[in-house]
Amino acid sequence: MAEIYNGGQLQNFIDGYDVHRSNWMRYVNPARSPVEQNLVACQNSRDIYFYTIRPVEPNQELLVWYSQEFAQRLCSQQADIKQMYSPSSDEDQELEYTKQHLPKQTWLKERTKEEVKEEMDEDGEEKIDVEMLERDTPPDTPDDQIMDFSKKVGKEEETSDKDPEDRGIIPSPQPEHKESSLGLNHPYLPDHHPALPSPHRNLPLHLHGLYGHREGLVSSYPLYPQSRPFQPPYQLIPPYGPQYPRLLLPSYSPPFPGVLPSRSLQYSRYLGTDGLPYPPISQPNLLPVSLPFPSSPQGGLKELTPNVSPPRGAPATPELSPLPKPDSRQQSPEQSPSGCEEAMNLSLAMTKGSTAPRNGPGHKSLPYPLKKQNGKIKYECNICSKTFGQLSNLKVHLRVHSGERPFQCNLCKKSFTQLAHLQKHHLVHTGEKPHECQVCHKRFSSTSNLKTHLRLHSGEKPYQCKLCSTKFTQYIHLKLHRRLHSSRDRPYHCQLCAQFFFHRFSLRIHQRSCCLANSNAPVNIHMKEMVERFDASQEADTLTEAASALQVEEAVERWLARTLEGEGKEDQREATILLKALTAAINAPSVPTAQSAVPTSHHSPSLAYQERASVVHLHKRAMVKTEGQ
DNA sequence: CTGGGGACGGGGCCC
DNA sequence: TGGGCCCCGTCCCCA
Repeated sequence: MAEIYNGGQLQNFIDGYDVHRSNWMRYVNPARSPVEQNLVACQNSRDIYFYTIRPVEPNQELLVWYSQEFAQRLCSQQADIKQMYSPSSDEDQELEYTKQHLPKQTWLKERTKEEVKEEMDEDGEEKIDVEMLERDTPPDTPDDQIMDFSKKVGKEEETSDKDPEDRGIIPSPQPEHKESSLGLNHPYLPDHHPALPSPHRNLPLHLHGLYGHREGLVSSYPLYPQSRPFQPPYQLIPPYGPQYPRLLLPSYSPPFPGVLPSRSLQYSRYLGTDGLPYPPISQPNLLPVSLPFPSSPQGGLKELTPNVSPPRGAPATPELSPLPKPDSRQQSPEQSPSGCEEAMNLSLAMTKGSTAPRNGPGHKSLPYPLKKQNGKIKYECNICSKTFGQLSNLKVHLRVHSGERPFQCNLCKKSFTQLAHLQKHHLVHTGEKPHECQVCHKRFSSTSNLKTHLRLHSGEKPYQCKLCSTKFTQYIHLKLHRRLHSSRDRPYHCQLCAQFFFHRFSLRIHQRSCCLANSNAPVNIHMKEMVERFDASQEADTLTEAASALQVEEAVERWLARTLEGEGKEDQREATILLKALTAAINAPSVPTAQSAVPTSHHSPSLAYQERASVVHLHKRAMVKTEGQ
């Protein structure tokens, strides 16, 4: 925006806020150095012109440099500003130089809440006011001194009622204007705002970000080369001056309690409670649970469109959408060890190592990362990294984290995350049981329960205790059963792997067969399980502790035969291999080795072991679910 | 302790 | 994109 003064009095300003009524010149930014400059600005009456001084390539930023002379003439308050914001340490020359003539380094009057409220009410939508620039001593005739242009395609400002030569101007990055021919751009003032007395504006100018994010103009930010990190156009104004914090959003509370953003969002570029555009968020972890994905058409997962206010409590922007946990699983795609072929997590990628605008206002990001797996797009949950083949599935899933339960039972007020769950729940009240067992004609409310019931008829018991081979039709029964096998009943303890056994010979087999070096190898893990299962088997129970190696071998043989009864040839073959391994372990001589730690149990004498008796290759396991499977 | 049923959560997939 | 349906899994209760 730009303000035009007349005799020290603000006459009007040019507002590039409305994207529909402004052209590309709203994207003109101040250059950081003369070298960067590709535009120059000039003024004619109340019109502002930008003039290209070099070819502007696609995706190249429009940058204008304000000369020192101009700045000096414009900024009669420069000394005051400098004094106010003088850094404590020595500045480099460029910074010092720039600071002296950025004409925008004037004061913004801070708007009161009332002003903001009025503005919101005016058109029913949040709107950032044009920040007024205040200058007490504007230059007299800037147009003939700022830029030495011979051509002026001026258009008399319709609101002009004073001698144009008596007006000063402070250009700024986003003036409204019309394009004109001849490479000159003719701004116009379609939106004449009356000169507003602005007694409270005392904040440093930080307009660019405010405007940018509202219109999504920063969607071009990803095009910025990494070598040129964005810097606030008015960076020389210390962003944390005494007034600045009043522009800050209160620290944003993530939508989900306990989930904190893993990256630092540049909320400083959003106006906060006092200044819009987002509703105040009071304290972390205090967001309404039923949000942030309200059922409104402007749901939280939708990208924020210009001038659309997010519903209260909803993520204001995609940046505020579900945020990743700050745990190790949340890594940027390039860090991810998950092995996904590609990661297209725009939001994460853009924020990594970048500065403000990439995750700041207007940064156009997806509320979810995209991955490509096996040629298919996967939608990944930002919180738990679960991936989904369809976005709708992810959206439903996100309710798990948000706590949103939009479907409520009218009768008992219970709420559910999915309509189908509510519909199923309704059967509780109606007593309806639509699923009938074809065998006994018993009826069930859910297919799951019918399926569980059908196991009674089929005899299927897919859940087996790996210790005693007891099978169950339901997993919960196995879990309850497992408590029986507590370590307190198993007195024989392997000191190498802390495994307990009922029987001393089981410990012996264990130590000679699988609890050796590389005991974490799959084959050894499987062998360990087999020994553990045998230890808990009835065949082992029949043996006395003084059983001979032959007796143990026979018991193992019986147990294996029973365990693998009915299994296929492959399993029988495995059983043979396993039996060989076990019997070899049983019959192995007890010769201590040099590296032996002489594992002992506190009930049994020292047992020595040597090299593994044999190698077994077990690539297939019994077709029975056990714990841990 | 086991066994059976009831209720519900979560995700995949089709339309 | 969202609804509907289905399936799997889990937990609780009770006999």
